[in-house]
Amino acid sequence: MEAEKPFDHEALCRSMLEHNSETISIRNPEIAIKKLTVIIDAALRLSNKKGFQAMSLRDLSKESGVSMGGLYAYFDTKTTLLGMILGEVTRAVERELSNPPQEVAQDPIAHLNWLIEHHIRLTDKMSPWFVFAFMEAKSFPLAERRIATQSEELTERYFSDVCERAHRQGLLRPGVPQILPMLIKPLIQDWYVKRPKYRRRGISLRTYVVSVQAIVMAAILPNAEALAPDHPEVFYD
Amino acid sequence: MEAEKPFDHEALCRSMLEHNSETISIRNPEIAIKKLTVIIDAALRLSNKKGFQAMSLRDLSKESGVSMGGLYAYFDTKTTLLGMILGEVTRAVERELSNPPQEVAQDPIAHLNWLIEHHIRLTDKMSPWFVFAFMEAKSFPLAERRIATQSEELTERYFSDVCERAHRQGLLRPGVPQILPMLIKPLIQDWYVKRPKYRRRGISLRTYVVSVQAIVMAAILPNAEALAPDHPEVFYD
DNA sequence: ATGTCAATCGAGCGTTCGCTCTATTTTTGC
DNA sequence: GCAAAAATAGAGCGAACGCTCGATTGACAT
Repeated sequence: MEAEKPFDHEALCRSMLEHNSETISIRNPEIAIKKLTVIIDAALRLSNKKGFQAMSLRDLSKESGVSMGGLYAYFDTKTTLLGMILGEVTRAVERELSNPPQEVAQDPIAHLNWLIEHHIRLTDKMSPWFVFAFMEAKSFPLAERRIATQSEELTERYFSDVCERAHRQGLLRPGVPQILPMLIKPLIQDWYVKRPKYRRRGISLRTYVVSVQAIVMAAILPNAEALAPDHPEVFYD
Repeated sequence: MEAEKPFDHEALCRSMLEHNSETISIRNPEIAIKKLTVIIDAALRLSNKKGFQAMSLRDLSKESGVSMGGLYAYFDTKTTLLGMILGEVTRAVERELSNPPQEVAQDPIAHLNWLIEHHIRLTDKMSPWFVFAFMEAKSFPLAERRIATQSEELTERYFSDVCERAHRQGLLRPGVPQILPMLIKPLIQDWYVKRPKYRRRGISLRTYVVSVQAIVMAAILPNAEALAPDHPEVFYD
Protein backbone atom coordinates (compact mmCIF):
# COMPACT_ATOMS: atom_id res chain seq x y z
CA MET A 1 0.00 0.00 0.00
CA GLU A 2 1.48 3.25 -1.08
CA ALA A 3 0.68 6.65 0.30
CA GLU A 4 -1.80 8.46 -1.87
CA LYS A 5 -0.14 10.91 -4.22
CA PRO A 6 -3.15 12.57 -5.79
CA PHE A 7 -1.33 15.44 -7.42
CA ASP A 8 1.65 14.07 -9.24
CA HIS A 9 1.47 14.60 -12.93
CA GLU A 10 1.06 10.94 -13.69
CA ALA A 11 -2.19 10.71 -11.72
CA LEU A 12 -3.47 13.87 -13.39
CA CYS A 13 -2.56 12.48 -16.79
CA ARG A 14 -4.45 9.26 -16.00
CA SER A 15 -7.55 11.32 -15.36
CA MET A 16 -6.76 13.26 -18.52
CA LEU A 17 -6.67 10.06 -20.54
CA GLU A 18 -10.03 8.95 -19.18
CA HIS A 19 -11.67 12.21 -20.10
CA ASN A 20 -10.21 12.35 -23.61
CA SER A 21 -10.35 8.73 -24.71
CA GLU A 22 -11.92 9.55 -28.07
CA THR A 23 -9.26 12.06 -29.00
CA ILE A 24 -6.33 9.91 -27.91
CA SER A 25 -5.65 7.15 -30.42
CA ILE A 26 -3.28 5.08 -28.27
CA ARG A 27 -4.88 1.78 -27.17
CA ASN A 28 -2.52 0.65 -24.41
CA PRO A 29 -3.34 2.79 -21.35
CA GLU A 30 0.02 2.23 -19.66
CA ILE A 31 1.90 3.50 -22.67
CA ALA A 32 -0.57 6.33 -23.10
CA ILE A 33 -0.31 7.57 -19.51
CA LYS A 34 3.46 7.37 -19.45
CA LYS A 35 3.89 9.26 -22.68
CA LEU A 36 1.11 11.70 -21.94
CA THR A 37 2.89 12.55 -18.72
CA VAL A 38 6.08 13.30 -20.61
CA ILE A 39 4.24 15.42 -23.17
CA ILE A 40 2.18 17.43 -20.67
CA ASP A 41 5.22 17.91 -18.50
CA ALA A 42 7.13 19.38 -21.42
CA ALA A 43 4.14 21.43 -22.55
CA LEU A 44 3.73 23.04 -19.14
CA ARG A 45 7.45 23.68 -18.87
CA LEU A 46 7.63 25.35 -22.27
CA SER A 47 4.47 27.40 -22.12
CA ASN A 48 5.14 28.58 -18.60
CA LYS A 49 8.46 29.81 -19.89
CA LYS A 50 7.34 31.64 -23.00
CA GLY A 51 3.61 31.25 -23.41
CA PHE A 52 1.40 28.67 -25.06
CA GLN A 53 1.11 30.55 -28.35
CA ALA A 54 4.86 30.97 -28.58
CA MET A 55 5.46 27.27 -27.94
CA SER A 56 5.60 25.57 -31.31
CA LEU A 57 4.80 21.90 -31.67
CA ARG A 58 8.36 21.41 -32.91
CA ASP A 59 9.56 22.88 -29.61
CA LEU A 60 7.26 20.51 -27.79
CA SER A 61 8.45 17.58 -29.88
CA LYS A 62 12.08 18.32 -29.12
CA GLU A 63 11.51 19.00 -25.40
CA SER A 64 9.42 15.87 -24.88
CA GLY A 65 11.39 13.59 -27.19
CA VAL A 66 8.17 12.61 -28.99
CA SER A 67 7.97 13.02 -32.75
CA MET A 68 5.52 15.34 -34.45
CA GLY A 69 3.40 12.42 -35.58
CA GLY A 70 3.59 10.96 -32.10
CA LEU A 71 2.19 14.10 -30.54
CA TYR A 72 -0.85 13.98 -32.75
CA ALA A 73 -1.77 10.60 -31.33
CA TYR A 74 -2.67 12.48 -28.15
CA PHE A 75 -4.48 15.50 -29.54
CA ASP A 76 -5.90 16.48 -32.91
CA THR A 77 -5.26 20.19 -32.52
CA LYS A 78 -3.03 22.45 -30.49
CA THR A 79 -6.20 23.95 -29.05
CA THR A 80 -7.33 20.49 -27.91
CA LEU A 81 -4.11 20.11 -25.95
CA LEU A 82 -4.88 23.40 -24.25
CA GLY A 83 -8.39 22.28 -23.44
CA MET A 84 -7.15 19.00 -21.97
CA ILE A 85 -4.87 20.76 -19.52
CA LEU A 86 -7.52 23.32 -18.66
CA GLY A 87 -10.04 20.57 -17.99
CA GLU A 88 -7.75 18.86 -15.51
CA VAL A 89 -7.29 22.10 -13.59
CA THR A 90 -10.99 22.77 -13.24
CA ARG A 91 -11.66 19.18 -12.21
CA ALA A 92 -8.97 19.36 -9.55
CA VAL A 93 -10.44 22.53 -8.05
CA GLU A 94 -13.89 21.02 -7.82
CA ARG A 95 -12.62 17.71 -6.47
CA GLU A 96 -10.45 19.27 -3.76
CA LEU A 97 -12.60 22.15 -2.56
CA SER A 98 -16.17 20.85 -2.74
CA ASN A 99 -15.90 18.40 0.17
CA PRO A 100 -14.65 19.98 3.37
CA PRO A 101 -14.40 17.74 6.46
CA GLN A 102 -17.63 17.72 8.40
CA GLU A 103 -16.35 19.47 11.50
CA VAL A 104 -15.18 22.35 9.31
CA ALA A 105 -18.34 22.64 7.25
CA GLN A 106 -20.41 23.47 10.31
CA ASP A 107 -18.49 26.63 11.20
CA PRO A 108 -18.44 29.22 8.40
CA ILE A 109 -15.32 30.91 9.75
CA ALA A 110 -13.42 27.65 10.01
CA HIS A 111 -14.77 26.71 6.60
CA LEU A 112 -13.47 29.94 5.09
CA ASN A 113 -10.01 29.42 6.58
CA TRP A 114 -10.07 25.85 5.33
CA LEU A 115 -10.95 27.01 1.81
CA ILE A 116 -8.13 29.55 1.83
CA GLU A 117 -5.55 27.06 3.04
CA HIS A 118 -6.57 24.23 0.74
CA HIS A 119 -6.91 26.42 -2.31
CA ILE A 120 -3.41 27.76 -1.80
CA ARG A 121 -2.03 24.27 -1.18
CA LEU A 122 -3.77 22.90 -4.27
CA THR A 123 -2.42 25.64 -6.51
CA ASP A 124 0.99 25.09 -4.96
CA LYS A 125 1.07 21.39 -5.75
CA MET A 126 -0.29 22.00 -9.24
CA SER A 127 1.49 25.26 -9.72
CA PRO A 128 2.51 24.87 -13.39
CA TRP A 129 -1.03 23.83 -14.26
CA PHE A 130 -2.59 26.85 -12.61
CA VAL A 131 -0.05 29.25 -14.04
CA PHE A 132 -0.87 27.84 -17.44
CA ALA A 133 -4.63 28.13 -16.99
CA PHE A 134 -4.43 31.62 -15.57
CA MET A 135 -1.87 33.16 -17.89
CA GLU A 136 -3.17 31.68 -21.11
CA ALA A 137 -6.85 32.22 -20.41
CA LYS A 138 -7.22 35.29 -22.57
CA SER A 139 -5.82 33.68 -25.70
CA PHE A 140 -8.22 30.75 -25.41
CA PRO A 141 -10.77 30.21 -28.12
CA LEU A 142 -14.23 31.24 -26.98
CA ALA A 143 -15.35 27.76 -25.91
CA GLU A 144 -12.30 27.17 -23.73
CA ARG A 145 -12.53 30.62 -22.23
CA ARG A 146 -16.09 29.86 -21.16
CA ILE A 147 -14.83 26.87 -19.20
CA ALA A 148 -12.17 28.99 -17.54
CA THR A 149 -14.68 31.68 -16.61
CA GLN A 150 -17.10 29.17 -15.14
CA SER A 151 -14.36 27.54 -13.11
CA GLU A 152 -13.39 30.96 -11.83
CA GLU A 153 -16.98 31.68 -10.84
CA LEU A 154 -17.26 28.33 -9.10
CA THR A 155 -14.24 29.10 -6.95
CA GLU A 156 -15.65 32.47 -6.08
CA ARG A 157 -18.97 30.95 -5.12
CA TYR A 158 -17.22 28.77 -2.55
CA PHE A 159 -16.04 31.97 -0.91
CA SER A 160 -19.21 34.01 -1.28
CA ASP A 161 -21.42 31.17 -0.03
CA VAL A 162 -19.43 30.75 3.12
CA CYS A 163 -19.33 34.53 3.69
CA GLU A 164 -23.09 34.66 3.23
CA ARG A 165 -23.59 31.91 5.79
CA ALA A 166 -21.30 33.67 8.23
CA HIS A 167 -23.28 36.85 7.71
CA ARG A 168 -26.61 35.13 8.34
CA GLN A 169 -25.24 33.69 11.55
CA GLY A 170 -24.22 37.16 12.68
CA LEU A 171 -20.54 36.34 12.72
CA LEU A 172 -19.44 39.32 10.60
CA ARG A 173 -18.59 42.69 12.05
CA PRO A 174 -20.25 45.78 10.55
CA GLY A 175 -18.38 47.24 7.59
CA VAL A 176 -17.39 44.12 5.68
CA PRO A 177 -17.16 45.00 1.98
CA GLN A 178 -19.69 43.10 -0.10
CA ILE A 179 -17.08 42.38 -2.75
CA LEU A 180 -14.70 40.78 -0.23
CA PRO A 181 -15.40 37.26 -1.58
CA MET A 182 -14.28 38.45 -5.02
CA LEU A 183 -11.03 39.76 -3.57
CA ILE A 184 -9.99 36.57 -1.81
CA LYS A 185 -9.18 34.91 -5.12
CA PRO A 186 -6.51 37.44 -6.19
CA LEU A 187 -4.98 37.20 -2.72
CA ILE A 188 -4.69 33.45 -3.17
CA GLN A 189 -3.60 33.58 -6.79
CA ASP A 190 -0.58 35.74 -6.08
CA TRP A 191 1.17 32.72 -4.60
CA TYR A 192 1.49 31.05 -7.99
CA VAL A 193 1.20 34.05 -10.30
CA LYS A 194 4.22 35.73 -8.72
CA ARG A 195 5.78 32.66 -7.25
CA PRO A 196 9.40 33.59 -8.11
CA LYS A 197 9.08 36.75 -6.05
CA TYR A 198 7.98 34.89 -2.94
CA ARG A 199 10.71 32.31 -3.42
CA ARG A 200 13.31 35.04 -3.83
CA ARG A 201 12.28 36.53 -0.51
CA GLY A 202 12.23 33.22 1.28
CA ILE A 203 8.54 33.30 2.12
CA SER A 204 7.19 29.88 2.96
CA LEU A 205 3.85 28.43 1.98
CA ARG A 206 2.88 28.31 5.67
CA THR A 207 3.69 32.01 6.12
CA TYR A 208 1.68 32.87 3.05
CA VAL A 209 -1.36 30.89 4.13
CA VAL A 210 -1.34 32.35 7.63
CA SER A 211 -0.95 35.87 6.27
CA VAL A 212 -3.84 35.63 3.84
CA GLN A 213 -6.03 34.10 6.52
CA ALA A 214 -5.06 36.87 8.93
CA ILE A 215 -5.95 39.57 6.44
CA VAL A 216 -9.31 38.04 5.61
CA MET A 217 -10.13 37.40 9.25
CA ALA A 218 -9.22 40.96 10.16
CA ALA A 219 -11.58 42.12 7.45
CA ILE A 220 -14.58 40.13 8.64
CA LEU A 221 -14.29 39.38 12.37
CA PRO A 222 -15.67 41.81 14.94
CA ASN A 223 -12.87 41.33 17.44
CA ALA A 224 -9.73 42.06 15.50
CA GLU A 225 -7.67 41.87 18.67
CA ALA A 226 -8.74 38.29 19.18
CA LEU A 227 -6.70 37.16 16.17
CA ALA A 228 -4.23 35.14 18.14
CA PRO A 229 -1.29 34.55 15.82
CA ASP A 230 -0.02 31.01 16.28
CA HIS A 231 2.97 32.00 14.20
CA PRO A 232 4.35 35.26 15.54
CA GLU A 233 7.29 35.26 13.14
CA VAL A 234 4.88 36.03 10.33
CA PHE A 235 3.81 39.38 11.71
CA TYR A 236 5.27 42.80 12.33
CA ASP A 237 7.14 42.69 15.64
CA MET B 1 -6.85 76.86 -21.76
CA GLU B 2 -8.03 73.31 -21.81
CA ALA B 3 -8.42 71.04 -18.83
CA GLU B 4 -5.40 68.82 -18.44
CA LYS B 5 -5.98 65.37 -19.84
CA PRO B 6 -2.78 63.60 -18.85
CA PHE B 7 -3.94 60.08 -19.65
CA ASP B 8 -5.46 60.12 -23.07
CA HIS B 9 -3.57 58.01 -25.50
CA GLU B 10 -2.39 60.97 -27.53
CA ALA B 11 -0.51 62.48 -24.59
CA LEU B 12 1.01 59.10 -23.78
CA CYS B 13 2.07 58.67 -27.39
CA ARG B 14 3.70 62.10 -27.34
CA SER B 15 5.82 60.97 -24.43
CA MET B 16 6.45 57.74 -26.29
CA LEU B 17 7.74 59.64 -29.31
CA GLU B 18 10.12 61.67 -27.16
CA HIS B 19 11.58 58.56 -25.57
CA ASN B 20 12.01 56.68 -28.83
CA SER B 21 13.11 59.40 -31.24
CA GLU B 22 16.02 57.37 -32.63
CA THR B 23 13.84 54.40 -33.48
CA ILE B 24 11.05 56.42 -35.05
CA SER B 25 12.02 57.65 -38.51
CA ILE B 26 9.18 60.14 -38.97
CA ARG B 27 10.44 63.76 -38.85
CA ASN B 28 7.22 65.70 -38.46
CA PRO B 29 6.13 65.31 -34.81
CA GLU B 30 2.47 66.14 -35.45
CA ILE B 31 2.17 63.40 -38.03
CA ALA B 32 4.17 61.04 -35.88
CA ILE B 33 2.04 61.50 -32.76
CA LYS B 34 -1.22 61.23 -34.63
CA LYS B 35 -0.24 58.05 -36.39
CA LEU B 36 1.50 56.57 -33.39
CA THR B 37 -1.73 57.05 -31.47
CA VAL B 38 -3.65 55.12 -34.09
CA ILE B 39 -1.07 52.33 -34.13
CA ILE B 40 -0.77 51.94 -30.37
CA ASP B 41 -4.52 52.11 -30.01
CA ALA B 42 -4.91 49.26 -32.44
CA ALA B 43 -2.02 47.31 -30.93
CA LEU B 44 -3.52 47.47 -27.44
CA ARG B 45 -6.95 46.54 -28.76
CA LEU B 46 -5.66 43.53 -30.64
CA SER B 47 -3.23 42.19 -28.06
CA ASN B 48 -5.68 42.63 -25.21
CA LYS B 49 -8.08 40.53 -27.24
CA LYS B 50 -5.81 37.67 -28.20
CA GLY B 51 -2.33 38.31 -26.87
CA PHE B 52 0.69 40.13 -28.21
CA GLN B 53 2.32 37.04 -29.68
CA ALA B 54 -0.88 36.07 -31.47
CA MET B 55 -1.26 39.56 -32.95
CA SER B 56 0.47 39.52 -36.32
CA LEU B 57 1.79 42.69 -37.87
CA ARG B 58 -0.62 42.12 -40.73
CA ASP B 59 -3.44 42.15 -38.18
CA LEU B 60 -2.06 45.37 -36.78
CA SER B 61 -1.71 46.85 -40.25
CA LYS B 62 -5.32 46.07 -41.09
CA GLU B 63 -6.72 47.22 -37.71
CA SER B 64 -4.78 50.49 -37.74
CA GLY B 65 -5.06 51.21 -41.46
CA VAL B 66 -1.30 51.68 -41.68
CA SER B 67 0.65 49.66 -44.21
CA MET B 68 3.32 47.16 -43.26
CA GLY B 69 6.07 49.49 -44.36
CA GLY B 70 4.39 52.34 -42.54
CA LEU B 71 4.44 50.45 -39.26
CA TYR B 72 8.17 49.94 -39.49
CA ALA B 73 8.70 53.68 -39.52
CA TYR B 74 7.70 53.57 -35.84
CA PHE B 75 9.56 50.51 -34.64
CA ASP B 76 12.30 48.32 -36.03
CA THR B 77 11.11 45.13 -34.38
CA LYS B 78 7.92 43.74 -32.93
CA THR B 79 9.78 43.48 -29.63
CA THR B 80 10.62 47.19 -29.80
CA LEU B 81 6.92 47.99 -30.06
CA LEU B 82 6.37 45.95 -26.93
CA GLY B 83 9.14 47.77 -25.13
CA MET B 84 7.76 51.16 -26.09
CA ILE B 85 4.37 50.41 -24.58
CA LEU B 86 5.93 48.87 -21.49
CA GLY B 87 8.13 51.94 -20.99
CA GLU B 88 5.13 54.27 -21.02
CA VAL B 89 3.40 52.20 -18.35
CA THR B 90 6.35 52.22 -15.98
CA ARG B 91 6.88 55.95 -16.50
CA ALA B 92 3.22 56.64 -15.74
CA VAL B 93 3.36 54.70 -12.48
CA GLU B 94 6.41 56.57 -11.29
CA ARG B 95 5.07 59.94 -12.38
CA GLU B 96 1.68 59.51 -10.72
CA LEU B 97 2.58 57.77 -7.48
CA SER B 98 5.90 59.28 -6.45
CA ASN B 99 4.55 62.72 -5.52
CA PRO B 100 1.70 62.61 -3.03
CA PRO B 101 0.26 65.95 -1.87
CA GLN B 102 2.11 67.24 1.14
CA GLU B 103 -0.75 66.96 3.63
CA VAL B 104 -1.06 63.28 2.73
CA ALA B 105 2.64 62.47 2.85
CA GLN B 106 2.84 63.35 6.53
CA ASP B 107 0.34 60.74 7.69
CA PRO B 108 1.36 57.18 6.73
CA ILE B 109 -2.22 55.90 6.97
CA ALA B 110 -3.57 58.68 4.77
CA HIS B 111 -0.62 58.13 2.47
CA LEU B 112 -1.42 54.44 2.15
CA ASN B 113 -5.05 55.14 1.35
CA TRP B 114 -3.95 57.73 -1.17
CA LEU B 115 -1.61 55.24 -2.85
CA ILE B 116 -4.37 52.64 -3.07
CA GLU B 117 -6.87 55.07 -4.55
CA HIS B 118 -4.52 56.67 -7.04
CA HIS B 119 -2.99 53.41 -8.17
CA ILE B 120 -6.44 52.01 -8.90
CA ARG B 121 -7.48 55.19 -10.67
CA LEU B 122 -4.31 55.23 -12.73
CA THR B 123 -4.72 51.62 -13.85
CA ASP B 124 -8.35 52.38 -14.60
CA LYS B 125 -7.56 55.30 -16.90
CA MET B 126 -4.75 53.34 -18.57
CA SER B 127 -6.46 50.00 -18.32
CA PRO B 128 -5.48 48.59 -21.74
CA TRP B 129 -1.88 49.58 -21.12
CA PHE B 130 -1.73 47.84 -17.76
CA VAL B 131 -3.51 44.75 -19.00
CA PHE B 132 -0.97 44.58 -21.78
CA ALA B 133 2.03 45.01 -19.48
CA PHE B 134 0.74 42.53 -16.94
CA MET B 135 -0.53 39.79 -19.21
CA GLU B 136 2.35 39.82 -21.68
CA ALA B 137 5.12 40.13 -19.13
CA LYS B 138 6.09 36.48 -19.18
CA SER B 139 6.60 36.35 -22.92
CA PHE B 140 8.90 39.35 -22.85
CA PRO B 141 12.50 38.95 -23.87
CA LEU B 142 14.80 38.98 -20.88
CA ALA B 143 15.68 42.68 -21.07
CA GLU B 144 12.06 43.80 -21.21
CA ARG B 145 11.11 41.43 -18.42
CA ARG B 146 13.73 43.03 -16.22
CA ILE B 147 12.07 46.39 -16.69
CA ALA B 148 8.69 44.94 -15.82
CA THR B 149 10.06 43.29 -12.69
CA GLN B 150 11.75 46.47 -11.53
CA SER B 151 8.60 48.50 -12.08
CA GLU B 152 6.70 45.92 -10.06
CA GLU B 153 9.22 46.18 -7.25
CA LEU B 154 9.04 49.96 -7.31
CA THR B 155 5.29 49.86 -6.84
CA GLU B 156 5.65 47.45 -3.99
CA ARG B 157 8.24 49.64 -2.32
CA TYR B 158 5.72 52.50 -2.25
CA PHE B 159 3.50 50.26 -0.14
CA SER B 160 6.17 48.70 2.04
CA ASP B 161 7.82 52.05 2.80
CA VAL B 162 4.60 53.58 3.98
CA CYS B 163 3.76 50.49 6.04
CA GLU B 164 7.21 50.63 7.60
CA ARG B 165 6.74 54.27 8.52
CA ALA B 166 3.34 53.54 10.01
CA HIS B 167 4.90 50.74 12.01
CA ARG B 168 7.69 52.94 13.36
CA GLN B 169 5.11 55.51 14.43
CA GLY B 170 3.24 52.82 16.33
CA LEU B 171 0.15 53.11 14.17
CA LEU B 172 -0.14 49.39 13.41
CA ARG B 173 -2.01 46.98 15.59
CA PRO B 174 -0.24 43.79 16.68
CA GLY B 175 -0.58 40.92 14.22
CA VAL B 176 -0.11 42.67 10.89
CA PRO B 177 1.41 40.20 8.42
CA GLN B 178 4.83 41.25 7.24
CA ILE B 179 3.96 40.37 3.67
CA LEU B 180 0.91 42.62 3.65
CA PRO B 181 2.60 45.22 1.40
CA MET B 182 3.16 42.47 -1.16
CA LEU B 183 -0.52 41.55 -1.08
CA ILE B 184 -1.86 45.04 -1.70
CA LYS B 185 -0.74 44.91 -5.33
CA PRO B 186 -2.83 41.86 -6.30
CA LEU B 187 -5.82 43.45 -4.57
CA ILE B 188 -5.37 46.51 -6.73
CA GLN B 189 -4.55 44.63 -9.90
CA ASP B 190 -7.77 42.65 -9.87
CA TRP B 191 -9.63 45.75 -10.99
CA TYR B 192 -8.04 45.68 -14.42
CA VAL B 193 -7.02 42.02 -14.66
CA LYS B 194 -10.62 40.85 -14.21
CA ARG B 195 -12.31 44.04 -15.25
CA PRO B 196 -15.10 42.38 -17.25
CA LYS B 197 -16.24 40.55 -14.13
CA TYR B 198 -16.58 43.74 -12.13
CA ARG B 199 -18.38 45.44 -14.98
CA ARG B 200 -20.76 42.53 -15.32
CA ARG B 201 -21.69 42.83 -11.67
CA GLY B 202 -22.12 46.57 -11.80
CA ILE B 203 -19.36 47.35 -9.32
CA SER B 204 -18.18 50.93 -9.59
CA LEU B 205 -14.64 52.19 -9.33
CA ARG B 206 -15.60 54.07 -6.17
CA THR B 207 -16.98 50.91 -4.55
CA TYR B 208 -13.85 49.01 -5.47
CA VAL B 209 -11.50 51.64 -4.07
CA VAL B 210 -13.41 51.93 -0.81
CA SER B 211 -13.54 48.16 -0.42
CA VAL B 212 -9.82 47.63 -0.93
CA GLN B 213 -9.06 50.46 1.45
CA ALA B 214 -11.43 48.99 4.03
CA ILE B 215 -9.78 45.57 3.81
CA VAL B 216 -6.28 46.98 4.15
CA MET B 217 -7.27 49.30 6.99
CA ALA B 218 -8.95 46.43 8.82
CA ALA B 219 -5.73 44.49 8.47
CA ILE B 220 -3.48 47.18 9.95
CA LEU B 221 -5.46 49.49 12.24
CA PRO B 222 -5.84 48.68 15.93
CA ASN B 223 -9.44 49.85 16.20
CA ALA B 224 -11.30 47.91 13.57
CA GLU B 225 -14.62 49.27 14.79
CA ALA B 226 -13.47 52.80 14.05
CA LEU B 227 -13.65 52.16 10.32
CA ALA B 228 -16.48 54.54 9.66
CA PRO B 229 -17.77 53.65 6.23
CA ASP B 230 -18.63 56.82 4.38
CA HIS B 231 -20.31 54.65 1.80
CA PRO B 232 -22.58 52.21 3.62
CA GLU B 233 -23.97 50.77 0.39
CA VAL B 234 -20.61 49.11 -0.19
CA PHE B 235 -20.78 46.92 2.89
CA TYR B 236 -22.78 44.00 4.19
CA ASP B 237 -25.99 45.34 5.71
C1' DA C 1 6.49 74.00 -63.25
C1' DT C 2 10.03 71.43 -61.11
C1' DG C 3 13.30 69.25 -57.97
C1' DT C 4 13.62 67.41 -53.27
C1' DC C 5 12.75 64.82 -49.65
C1' DA C 6 9.65 63.01 -46.08
C1' DA C 7 5.93 59.75 -45.89
C1' DT C 8 3.49 55.71 -47.49
C1' DC C 9 2.64 51.55 -49.70
C1' DG C 10 2.31 46.44 -50.46
C1' DA C 11 4.35 42.64 -53.05
C1' DG C 12 7.96 39.64 -52.03
C1' DC C 13 11.84 37.08 -49.25
C1' DG C 14 13.19 33.54 -46.25
C1' DT C 15 11.53 31.18 -42.35
C1' DT C 16 8.57 28.85 -39.38
C1' DC C 17 4.04 27.53 -38.25
C1' DG C 18 0.16 23.76 -37.47
C1' DC C 19 -0.78 19.68 -39.31
C1' DT C 20 -0.71 15.28 -42.47
C1' DC C 21 0.74 11.08 -44.31
C1' DT C 22 3.50 7.34 -45.62
C1' DA C 23 7.16 4.53 -44.23
C1' DT C 24 9.22 2.10 -40.58
C1' DT C 25 9.72 -0.09 -36.11
C1' DT C 26 7.81 -2.36 -32.05
C1' DT C 27 4.44 -5.09 -29.76
C1' DT C 28 0.93 -8.51 -29.63
C1' DG C 29 -1.73 -12.95 -30.35
C1' DC C 30 -1.31 -17.54 -31.68
C1' DG D 1 8.35 -17.43 -35.35
C1' DC D 2 5.42 -14.75 -37.97
C1' DA D 3 1.33 -12.07 -39.67
C1' DA D 4 -1.56 -8.39 -37.88
C1' DA D 5 -2.03 -4.47 -35.23
C1' DA D 6 -0.29 -0.67 -32.64
C1' DA D 7 2.98 2.85 -32.06
C1' DT D 8 6.49 6.05 -33.83
C1' DA D 9 9.11 8.75 -36.85
C1' DG D 10 10.07 12.88 -39.65
C1' DA D 11 9.89 14.77 -44.38
C1' DG D 12 6.62 17.50 -46.67
C1' DC D 13 2.36 20.78 -47.53
C1' DG D 14 0.11 25.13 -47.76
C1' DA D 15 -0.41 29.09 -45.02
C1' DA D 16 1.11 32.73 -42.28
C1' DC D 17 4.86 34.83 -39.98
C1' DG D 18 8.41 39.02 -39.18
C1' DC D 19 10.57 41.98 -41.93
C1' DT D 20 12.59 44.50 -46.36
C1' DC D 21 12.78 47.41 -50.17
C1' DG D 22 12.00 49.62 -54.49
C1' DA D 23 8.09 52.17 -56.33
C1' DT D 24 4.82 55.80 -55.52
C1' DT D 25 2.61 59.66 -53.52
C1' DG D 26 2.24 64.24 -51.34
C1' DA D 27 4.07 68.79 -49.62
C1' DC D 28 6.77 72.55 -50.17
C1' DA D 29 10.74 75.69 -51.57
C1' DT D 30 12.42 77.83 -55.53
